[in-house]
Amino acid sequence: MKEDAKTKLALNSYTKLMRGAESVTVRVGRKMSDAGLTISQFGVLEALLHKGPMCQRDVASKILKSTGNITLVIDNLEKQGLVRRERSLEDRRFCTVLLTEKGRALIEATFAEVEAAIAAEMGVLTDEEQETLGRICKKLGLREG
Amino acid sequence: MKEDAKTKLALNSYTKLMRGAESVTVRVGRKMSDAGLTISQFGVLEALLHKGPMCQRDVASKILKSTGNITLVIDNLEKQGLVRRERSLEDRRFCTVLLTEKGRALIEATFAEVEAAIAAEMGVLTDEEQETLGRICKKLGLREG
DNA sequence: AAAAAATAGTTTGACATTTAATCACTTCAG
DNA sequence: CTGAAGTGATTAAATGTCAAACTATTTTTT
Repeated sequence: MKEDAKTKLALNSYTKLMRGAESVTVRVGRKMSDAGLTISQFGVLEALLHKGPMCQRDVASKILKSTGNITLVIDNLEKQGLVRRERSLEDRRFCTVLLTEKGRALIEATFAEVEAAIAAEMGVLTDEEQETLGRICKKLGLREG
Repeated sequence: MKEDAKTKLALNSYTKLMRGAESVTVRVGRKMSDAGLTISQFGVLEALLHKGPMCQRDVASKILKSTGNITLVIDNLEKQGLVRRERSLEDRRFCTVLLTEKGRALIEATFAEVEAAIAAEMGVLTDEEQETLGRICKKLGLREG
Protein backbone atom coordinates (compact mmCIF):
# COMPACT_ATOMS: atom_id res chain seq x y z
CA MET A 1 0.00 0.00 0.00
CA LYS A 2 1.24 3.50 -0.85
CA GLU A 3 2.13 5.84 2.00
CA ASP A 4 -0.57 8.18 0.89
CA ALA A 5 -3.28 5.54 1.02
CA LYS A 6 -2.02 4.42 4.41
CA THR A 7 -2.38 7.93 5.78
CA LYS A 8 -5.83 8.22 4.29
CA LEU A 9 -6.90 5.01 5.94
CA ALA A 10 -5.48 6.16 9.26
CA LEU A 11 -7.26 9.53 9.09
CA ASN A 12 -10.47 7.87 8.11
CA SER A 13 -10.55 5.35 10.91
CA TYR A 14 -9.37 8.02 13.36
CA THR A 15 -12.28 10.25 12.44
CA LYS A 16 -14.81 7.48 12.80
CA LEU A 17 -13.32 6.49 16.14
CA MET A 18 -13.63 10.04 17.44
CA ARG A 19 -17.15 10.53 16.11
CA GLY A 20 -18.32 7.22 17.49
CA ALA A 21 -16.81 7.79 20.91
CA GLU A 22 -18.17 11.34 21.05
CA SER A 23 -21.59 10.19 20.03
CA VAL A 24 -21.79 7.55 22.72
CA THR A 25 -20.36 9.94 25.31
CA VAL A 26 -23.00 12.55 24.61
CA ARG A 27 -25.88 10.11 24.84
CA VAL A 28 -24.63 8.37 27.96
CA GLY A 29 -23.71 11.73 29.49
CA ARG A 30 -27.32 12.76 29.22
CA LYS A 31 -28.22 10.23 31.91
CA MET A 32 -25.72 11.89 34.19
CA SER A 33 -26.93 15.40 33.56
CA ASP A 34 -30.50 14.21 34.06
CA ALA A 35 -29.36 13.33 37.58
CA GLY A 36 -27.77 16.77 37.95
CA LEU A 37 -24.24 15.40 37.69
CA THR A 38 -21.43 16.30 35.34
CA ILE A 39 -19.31 13.53 33.86
CA SER A 40 -16.51 14.28 36.32
CA GLN A 41 -18.83 14.36 39.29
CA PHE A 42 -20.28 11.05 38.21
CA GLY A 43 -16.78 9.62 37.87
CA VAL A 44 -15.83 10.69 41.38
CA LEU A 45 -18.99 9.32 42.97
CA GLU A 46 -18.72 6.08 41.03
CA ALA A 47 -15.12 5.58 42.16
CA LEU A 48 -16.13 6.16 45.78
CA LEU A 49 -19.06 3.76 45.45
CA HIS A 50 -17.06 0.92 43.97
CA LYS A 51 -13.65 1.41 45.58
CA GLY A 52 -14.66 2.93 48.90
CA PRO A 53 -13.32 6.12 50.53
CA MET A 54 -10.00 7.39 49.21
CA CYS A 55 -7.80 10.47 49.22
CA GLN A 56 -8.06 13.10 46.49
CA ARG A 57 -4.89 12.05 44.79
CA ASP A 58 -6.30 8.57 44.26
CA VAL A 59 -9.59 9.98 43.02
CA ALA A 60 -7.67 12.07 40.51
CA SER A 61 -5.72 9.17 39.13
CA LYS A 62 -8.86 7.03 39.02
CA ILE A 63 -10.67 9.43 36.70
CA LEU A 64 -7.53 10.63 34.92
CA LYS A 65 -7.74 14.25 35.95
CA SER A 66 -5.36 16.68 37.65
CA THR A 67 -5.44 17.14 41.41
CA GLY A 68 -6.26 20.82 40.96
CA ASN A 69 -9.33 19.79 39.10
CA ILE A 70 -10.39 17.26 41.69
CA THR A 71 -10.31 19.89 44.41
CA LEU A 72 -12.95 21.87 42.56
CA VAL A 73 -15.09 18.88 41.59
CA ILE A 74 -15.12 17.70 45.18
CA ASP A 75 -15.85 21.24 46.39
CA ASN A 76 -18.95 21.21 44.24
CA LEU A 77 -19.99 17.74 45.34
CA GLU A 78 -19.50 18.77 48.95
CA LYS A 79 -21.70 21.85 48.46
CA GLN A 80 -24.45 19.54 47.26
CA GLY A 81 -23.96 17.31 50.29
CA LEU A 82 -23.02 14.28 48.21
CA VAL A 83 -19.55 13.73 49.64
CA ARG A 84 -17.68 14.68 52.76
CA ARG A 85 -13.99 15.41 53.38
CA GLU A 86 -12.14 14.11 56.38
CA ARG A 87 -8.64 15.38 57.09
CA SER A 88 -6.49 12.41 57.96
CA LEU A 89 -5.14 12.39 61.49
CA GLU A 90 -2.03 10.32 60.84
CA ASP A 91 -0.86 12.50 57.98
CA ARG A 92 -2.63 15.82 57.89
CA ARG A 93 -1.79 16.43 54.24
CA PHE A 94 -4.37 13.85 53.19
CA CYS A 95 -8.10 14.29 52.84
CA THR A 96 -10.21 11.17 52.80
CA VAL A 97 -13.27 11.65 50.63
CA LEU A 98 -16.39 9.72 51.56
CA LEU A 99 -19.89 9.36 50.17
CA THR A 100 -22.70 10.73 52.30
CA GLU A 101 -25.96 8.77 52.47
CA LYS A 102 -27.47 11.18 50.00
CA GLY A 103 -24.50 10.72 47.71
CA ARG A 104 -24.67 6.96 47.91
CA ALA A 105 -28.36 6.90 47.08
CA LEU A 106 -27.84 9.20 44.12
CA ILE A 107 -24.90 7.39 42.61
CA GLU A 108 -26.47 3.96 43.05
CA ALA A 109 -29.57 5.04 41.17
CA THR A 110 -27.67 6.97 38.54
CA PHE A 111 -25.11 4.27 37.98
CA ALA A 112 -27.87 1.79 37.19
CA GLU A 113 -29.29 4.15 34.58
CA VAL A 114 -25.93 4.87 33.04
CA GLU A 115 -25.13 1.20 32.89
CA ALA A 116 -28.39 0.56 31.07
CA ALA A 117 -27.66 3.41 28.66
CA ILE A 118 -24.22 2.02 27.90
CA ALA A 119 -25.69 -1.41 27.30
CA ALA A 120 -28.23 0.15 24.94
CA GLU A 121 -25.56 2.11 23.08
CA MET A 122 -23.23 -0.81 22.65
CA GLY A 123 -26.19 -3.01 21.88
CA VAL A 124 -26.31 -1.72 18.32
CA LEU A 125 -23.21 -3.87 17.85
CA THR A 126 -23.17 -7.64 17.82
CA ASP A 127 -21.38 -9.40 20.66
CA GLU A 128 -18.56 -10.24 18.33
CA GLU A 129 -18.24 -6.63 17.19
CA GLN A 130 -18.06 -5.50 20.81
CA GLU A 131 -15.30 -7.95 21.51
CA THR A 132 -13.40 -6.90 18.41
CA LEU A 133 -13.85 -3.22 19.26
CA GLY A 134 -12.56 -3.84 22.76
CA ARG A 135 -9.52 -5.69 21.52
CA ILE A 136 -8.62 -3.04 18.93
CA CYS A 137 -9.15 -0.09 21.27
CA LYS A 138 -7.04 -1.74 23.89
CA LYS A 139 -4.13 -1.73 21.45
CA LEU A 140 -4.64 1.99 20.92
CA GLY A 141 -4.60 2.71 24.62
CA LEU A 142 -1.54 0.74 25.52
CA ARG A 143 1.22 3.03 24.30
CA GLU A 144 2.84 5.51 26.61
CA GLY A 145 3.76 9.05 25.73
CA MET B 1 -26.07 -15.17 26.58
CA LYS B 2 -27.44 -14.02 29.95
CA GLU B 3 -28.49 -10.41 30.34
CA ASP B 4 -25.87 -9.95 32.97
CA ALA B 5 -23.05 -11.16 30.74
CA LYS B 6 -24.33 -9.00 27.92
CA THR B 7 -24.15 -5.92 30.13
CA LYS B 8 -20.70 -6.87 31.26
CA LEU B 9 -19.52 -7.18 27.69
CA ALA B 10 -21.06 -3.82 26.82
CA LEU B 11 -19.43 -2.07 29.79
CA ASN B 12 -16.13 -3.66 28.99
CA SER B 13 -16.00 -2.66 25.35
CA TYR B 14 -17.36 0.78 26.25
CA THR B 15 -14.53 1.33 28.70
CA LYS B 16 -11.90 0.26 26.21
CA LEU B 17 -13.41 2.46 23.55
CA MET B 18 -13.29 5.48 25.84
CA ARG B 19 -9.78 4.77 27.06
CA GLY B 20 -8.48 4.21 23.55
CA ALA B 21 -10.09 7.33 22.15
CA GLU B 22 -8.90 9.42 25.10
CA SER B 23 -5.41 8.08 24.77
CA VAL B 24 -5.16 8.92 21.09
CA THR B 25 -6.75 12.32 21.65
CA VAL B 26 -4.22 13.25 24.29
CA ARG B 27 -1.23 12.27 22.18
CA VAL B 28 -2.47 13.89 19.00
CA GLY B 29 -3.59 16.96 20.94
CA ARG B 30 -0.02 17.46 22.06
CA LYS B 31 0.91 18.41 18.49
CA MET B 32 -1.72 21.10 18.59
CA SER B 33 -0.69 22.54 21.90
CA ASP B 34 2.92 22.52 20.69
CA ALA B 35 1.70 24.93 18.02
CA GLY B 36 -0.05 27.03 20.67
CA LEU B 37 -3.51 25.88 19.59
CA THR B 38 -6.27 24.24 21.57
CA ILE B 39 -8.17 21.36 20.02
CA SER B 40 -11.11 23.65 19.27
CA GLN B 41 -8.93 26.32 17.75
CA PHE B 42 -7.27 23.70 15.58
CA GLY B 43 -10.66 22.41 14.52
CA VAL B 44 -11.83 25.84 13.46
CA LEU B 45 -8.68 26.63 11.49
CA GLU B 46 -8.68 23.22 9.85
CA ALA B 47 -12.29 23.64 8.73
CA LEU B 48 -11.49 27.03 7.24
CA LEU B 49 -8.41 25.65 5.49
CA HIS B 50 -10.17 22.73 3.88
CA LYS B 51 -13.67 24.08 3.33
CA GLY B 52 -12.91 27.75 2.78
CA PRO B 53 -14.50 30.77 4.53
CA MET B 54 -17.82 30.10 6.24
CA CYS B 55 -20.20 31.61 8.77
CA GLN B 56 -19.97 30.81 12.47
CA ARG B 57 -22.97 28.55 12.46
CA ASP B 58 -21.31 26.33 9.88
CA VAL B 59 -18.07 26.34 11.81
CA ALA B 60 -19.97 25.25 14.91
CA SER B 61 -21.67 22.35 13.19
CA LYS B 62 -18.41 21.35 11.55
CA ILE B 63 -16.63 20.88 14.85
CA LEU B 64 -19.74 19.79 16.78
CA LYS B 65 -19.75 22.64 19.27
CA SER B 66 -22.37 25.17 20.33
CA THR B 67 -22.53 28.54 18.61
CA GLY B 68 -21.96 30.29 21.93
CA ASN B 69 -18.73 28.42 22.18
CA ILE B 70 -17.65 29.29 18.65
CA THR B 71 -18.02 32.98 19.36
CA LEU B 72 -15.41 32.72 22.08
CA VAL B 73 -13.04 30.45 20.16
CA ILE B 74 -13.13 32.79 17.19
CA ASP B 75 -12.68 35.79 19.49
CA ASN B 76 -9.47 34.23 20.71
CA LEU B 77 -8.27 33.30 17.24
CA GLU B 78 -9.01 36.83 16.10
CA LYS B 79 -6.98 38.28 18.97
CA GLN B 80 -4.05 36.19 17.79
CA GLY B 81 -4.53 37.46 14.24
CA LEU B 82 -5.19 33.98 12.84
CA VAL B 83 -8.70 34.65 11.50
CA ARG B 84 -10.80 37.65 10.55
CA ARG B 85 -14.56 38.27 10.73
CA GLU B 86 -16.50 39.95 7.94
CA ARG B 87 -20.09 40.92 8.54
CA SER B 88 -22.09 39.85 5.50
CA LEU B 89 -23.65 42.70 3.52
CA GLU B 90 -26.58 40.78 2.05
CA ASP B 91 -27.73 39.43 5.40
CA ARG B 92 -26.23 41.30 8.28
CA ARG B 93 -26.92 38.49 10.76
CA PHE B 94 -24.06 36.48 9.27
CA CYS B 95 -20.35 36.76 9.92
CA THR B 96 -18.03 35.18 7.40
CA VAL B 97 -14.90 33.86 9.09
CA LEU B 98 -11.69 33.83 7.03
CA LEU B 99 -8.12 32.70 7.59
CA THR B 100 -5.48 35.41 7.62
CA GLU B 101 -2.15 34.72 5.96
CA LYS B 102 -0.66 34.08 9.37
CA GLY B 103 -3.48 31.72 10.19
CA ARG B 104 -3.11 29.85 6.93
CA ALA B 105 0.61 29.36 7.42
CA LEU B 106 0.11 28.10 10.96
CA ILE B 107 -2.66 25.66 10.21
CA GLU B 108 -0.92 24.26 7.12
CA ALA B 109 2.19 23.46 9.12
CA THR B 110 0.30 22.19 12.14
CA PHE B 111 -2.10 20.08 10.12
CA ALA B 112 0.81 18.24 8.54
CA GLU B 113 2.17 17.41 11.97
CA VAL B 114 -1.16 16.33 13.32
CA GLU B 115 -1.77 14.18 10.30
CA ALA B 116 1.55 12.46 10.84
CA ALA B 117 0.74 11.95 14.51
CA ILE B 118 -2.60 10.39 13.68
CA ALA B 119 -0.96 8.09 11.15
CA ALA B 120 1.55 7.07 13.80
CA GLU B 121 -1.15 6.44 16.40
CA MET B 122 -3.35 4.40 14.12
CA GLY B 123 -0.28 2.71 12.75
CA VAL B 124 -0.14 0.39 15.76
CA LEU B 125 -3.14 -1.29 14.13
CA THR B 126 -3.00 -3.35 10.97
CA ASP B 127 -4.80 -2.01 7.93
CA GLU B 128 -7.52 -4.53 8.42
CA GLU B 129 -7.97 -3.55 12.06
CA GLN B 130 -8.28 0.08 11.04
CA GLU B 131 -10.97 -0.77 8.54
CA THR B 132 -12.82 -2.87 11.06
CA LEU B 133 -12.55 -0.17 13.70
CA GLY B 134 -13.89 2.40 11.26
CA ARG B 135 -16.82 0.22 10.30
CA ILE B 136 -17.78 -0.56 13.90
CA CYS B 137 -17.42 3.03 15.13
CA LYS B 138 -19.53 4.25 12.27
CA LYS B 139 -22.37 2.08 13.53
CA LEU B 140 -22.01 3.64 16.96
CA GLY B 141 -22.16 7.16 15.57
CA LEU B 142 -25.17 6.72 13.37
CA ARG B 143 -27.98 6.79 15.89
CA GLU B 144 -29.77 10.00 16.69
CA GLY B 145 -31.05 11.16 20.05
C1' DA C 1 -47.35 47.14 6.41
C1' DA C 2 -47.38 45.45 11.25
C1' DA C 3 -46.92 41.50 14.10
C1' DA C 4 -44.97 37.07 14.75
C1' DA C 5 -41.63 33.60 13.96
C1' DA C 6 -37.16 32.30 12.77
C1' DT C 7 -32.15 32.76 12.54
C1' DA C 8 -27.08 34.28 13.51
C1' DG C 9 -24.49 35.84 16.78
C1' DT C 10 -23.36 37.51 21.55
C1' DT C 11 -23.48 37.44 26.49
C1' DT C 12 -23.81 35.37 30.95
C1' DG C 13 -23.42 31.97 34.56
C1' DA C 14 -22.00 27.61 36.16
C1' DC C 15 -18.72 24.03 35.73
C1' DA C 16 -14.60 21.88 33.90
C1' DT C 17 -9.74 21.64 32.79
C1' DT C 18 -4.72 22.37 32.83
C1' DT C 19 -0.47 24.39 34.37
C1' DA C 20 2.03 26.65 37.61
C1' DA C 21 2.53 28.73 41.98
C1' DT C 22 1.77 28.22 46.80
C1' DC C 23 0.58 26.30 51.38
C1' DA C 24 0.73 22.74 54.84
C1' DC C 25 2.67 18.98 56.47
C1' DT C 26 6.01 15.02 56.63
C1' DT C 27 10.30 12.79 55.95
C1' DC C 28 15.06 12.53 55.66
C1' DA C 29 20.00 13.91 55.86
C1' DG C 30 23.47 15.86 58.18
C1' DC D 1 17.19 19.00 65.85
C1' DT D 2 17.00 21.68 61.83
C1' DG D 3 16.93 22.69 57.05
C1' DA D 4 15.92 20.65 52.52
C1' DA D 5 13.28 17.98 49.75
C1' DG D 6 9.09 15.68 48.83
C1' DT D 7 4.03 15.19 48.80
C1' DG D 8 -1.16 16.25 49.06
C1' DA D 9 -4.14 19.80 48.62
C1' DT D 10 -5.45 24.50 47.32
C1' DT D 11 -5.41 28.59 44.54
C1' DA D 12 -5.04 31.40 40.35
C1' DA D 13 -5.22 32.43 35.52
C1' DA D 14 -6.41 31.14 30.99
C1' DT D 15 -9.43 28.63 28.01
C1' DG D 16 -13.15 25.81 26.92
C1' DT D 17 -17.93 24.10 27.32
C1' DC D 18 -23.00 24.27 27.45
C1' DA D 19 -27.53 26.12 28.18
C1' DA D 20 -30.28 29.85 28.40
C1' DA D 21 -31.33 34.55 27.85
C1' DC D 22 -30.83 38.32 24.82
C1' DT D 23 -29.89 41.38 20.47
C1' DA D 24 -30.11 42.29 15.79
C1' DT D 25 -31.79 41.15 11.60
C1' DT D 26 -34.60 38.83 8.18
C1' DT D 27 -38.59 36.22 6.72
C1' DT D 28 -43.24 34.88 7.10
C1' DT D 29 -48.09 35.66 8.30
C1' DT D 30 -51.98 37.97 8.52
